[in-house]
Amino acid sequence: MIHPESHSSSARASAAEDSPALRGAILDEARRVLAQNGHSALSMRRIAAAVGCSATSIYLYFEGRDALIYALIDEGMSSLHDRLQAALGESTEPVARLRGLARAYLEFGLAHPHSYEVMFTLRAERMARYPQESYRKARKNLELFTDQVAQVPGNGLCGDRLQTVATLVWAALHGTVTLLLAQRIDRALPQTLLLDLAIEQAVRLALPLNPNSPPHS
Amino acid sequence: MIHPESHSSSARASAAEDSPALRGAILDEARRVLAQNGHSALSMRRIAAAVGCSATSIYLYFEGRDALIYALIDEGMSSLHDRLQAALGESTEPVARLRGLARAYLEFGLAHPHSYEVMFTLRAERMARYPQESYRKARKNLELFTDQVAQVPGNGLCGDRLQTVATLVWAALHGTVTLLLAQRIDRALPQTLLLDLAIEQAVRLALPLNPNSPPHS
DNA sequence: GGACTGAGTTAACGGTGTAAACTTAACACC
DNA sequence: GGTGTTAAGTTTACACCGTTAACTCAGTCC
Repeated sequence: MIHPESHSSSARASAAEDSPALRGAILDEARRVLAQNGHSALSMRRIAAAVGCSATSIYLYFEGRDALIYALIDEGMSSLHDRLQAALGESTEPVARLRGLARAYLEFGLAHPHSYEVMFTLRAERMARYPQESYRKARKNLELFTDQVAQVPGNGLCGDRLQTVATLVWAALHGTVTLLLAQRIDRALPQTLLLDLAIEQAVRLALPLNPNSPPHS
Repeated sequence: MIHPESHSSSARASAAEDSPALRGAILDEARRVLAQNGHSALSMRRIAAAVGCSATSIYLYFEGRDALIYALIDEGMSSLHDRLQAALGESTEPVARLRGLARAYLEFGLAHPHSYEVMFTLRAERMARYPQESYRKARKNLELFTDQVAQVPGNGLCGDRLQTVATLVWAALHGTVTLLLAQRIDRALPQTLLLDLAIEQAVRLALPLNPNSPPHS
């Protein structure tokens, strides 16, 4: 159905670097199904039927269903990274930049629910074989937060404590996204108040502590 | 294999209120498999084999696999509620109680990863038929947070804003739990620092705002 | 004795991921 | 031209899955 290199440019020697068109078509369809119906609707046979090949042909380009999903996760991570970096460009003041980062993160999650789910909520067992190289790509997104938290003046964060606070800023946003996506949050609450406050509270985690520190009972 | 009412107490008239032993055995096995291998390992045939009945017999007591999972979610919600309420009993000072609540929540999530996953991260589509009555039970856990946030002196929270802040306290904890469970957090970070700081930061969200409010650029 | 009921069964349908063996076309080399 | 090799797909098959429909069979009631 789909010929690699279509019809022209036939006699090229190395066919290793430019992966065949079928691989691209599979990835396209997989991306489409994931975005539209979620990862549970991602079936080899369904993709194959849409693309016009047999189900097992997919195994020529991906080790299995999981590997296909990993490829989509990678795409999502890159896409998120682009989005976050774009948000950073919109301001220069540290706290405002962190705020922008937080808003962009929330908006990404809400805009791509199925993709976000696959990127961040797949259980560890399935991630066991997630390629190491991809892990590094995923971690780059956290680094954007770490960098911004580090630049907030007066919080005096560095080392493990900086890493931890940055992780918690991320976790707060992640929690908000996932609870919203899973529809576990009362719909009566005004959405804009929730989002605005979520951002403000996430930023607050990176600010210097209040002088009246909490009593250690 | 398993006879309802076993052998004695045979001639009782109403057999409606005490559900047969098989139902209990199914639930026991389902709970065991969920806790041990996660909800993806929960298969009708597997449960049936372990319990000693045919797979279709499960349909006599549960509408389907989802209904079985809903029953487990219900159990989990009750169990969490007990745990949280026990934590509340350990202190009287508002901030300390909120801290205890947060710690208990984190510990519950980390102690019952598979159960927690099913309780809070199942996508909305599958929850469409989640019984309304169960929703209310689930919401009671959030109310424990709302009540404690309301009692923190000086934060001046009420109405929608109180609800939202309580939700965000919950979301921050939820995000920390899910990222830990999904193993998305750098293992090099000291776990106790992470948990202690997560609790402190969650509590902080309910405290009065800093006098030097963030600049609105 | 006969109808009815509840609890359980077997058989079957359509779906899943994936492994193994097979086909087919293109190309290189003698 | 004939031969071997390789890549790209295919068909077939296996072992699962949730669920439905139809059936069995023991016990109870009249």
